[in-house]
Amino acid sequence: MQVATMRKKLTRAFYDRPTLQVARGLLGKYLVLRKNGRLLSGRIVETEAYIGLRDPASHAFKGMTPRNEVMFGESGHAYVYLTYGMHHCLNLVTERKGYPAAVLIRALEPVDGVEWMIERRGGRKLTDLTNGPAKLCQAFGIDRGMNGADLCGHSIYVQDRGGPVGRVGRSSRIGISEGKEKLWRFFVDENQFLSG
DNA sequence: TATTGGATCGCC
DNA sequence: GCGATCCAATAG
Repeated sequence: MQVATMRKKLTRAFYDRPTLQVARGLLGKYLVLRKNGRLLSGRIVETEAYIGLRDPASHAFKGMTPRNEVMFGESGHAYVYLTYGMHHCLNLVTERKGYPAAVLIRALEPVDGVEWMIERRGGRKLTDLTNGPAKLCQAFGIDRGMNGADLCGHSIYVQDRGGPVGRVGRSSRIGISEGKEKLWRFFVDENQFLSG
């Protein structure tokens, strides 16, 4: 087998680590979704970490609720929620069971199934398909039905396809009111598919 | 039971 | 800059 064509699915051990390492490590990996006989994928170029009970920007701040309970569960599961009454966001749960933490997927480079993404996104151009957490969920058709899905299963997972990541940048997280001093957003510098 | 505001997006 | 649109979280 050639190295260039290796496609290795990330195991639970990848997610069961400190969240900042996972958020950084996901850059350059490929989010894959198999649904209705279709294969959709995108290269992850922007992530954010939400860590523990003391992070005021996290849904888990102040404890477990029906919405955020997946964040408290086993690592390597999808946490999907609805925000602003109309948009879905995808997170990948990290760290040990009982400790609430996850990585928000904020932007992707479309790779497989681009035609279906364009269809779901109302005919928008390539660079406006998956450059935002809710946009990529719309492009992939991700909704709350996938909340809790096991990333070690066959319908949604992350692959390592090799290749260089590029230079990594860090910043404070976007769209939050508290916790801005933490540089918990990671992105592939100069990438044209980053969110606004 | 009522109120408030949000890890966003797209149009004005 | 602002409205959409719904529901989780909180207060009463």
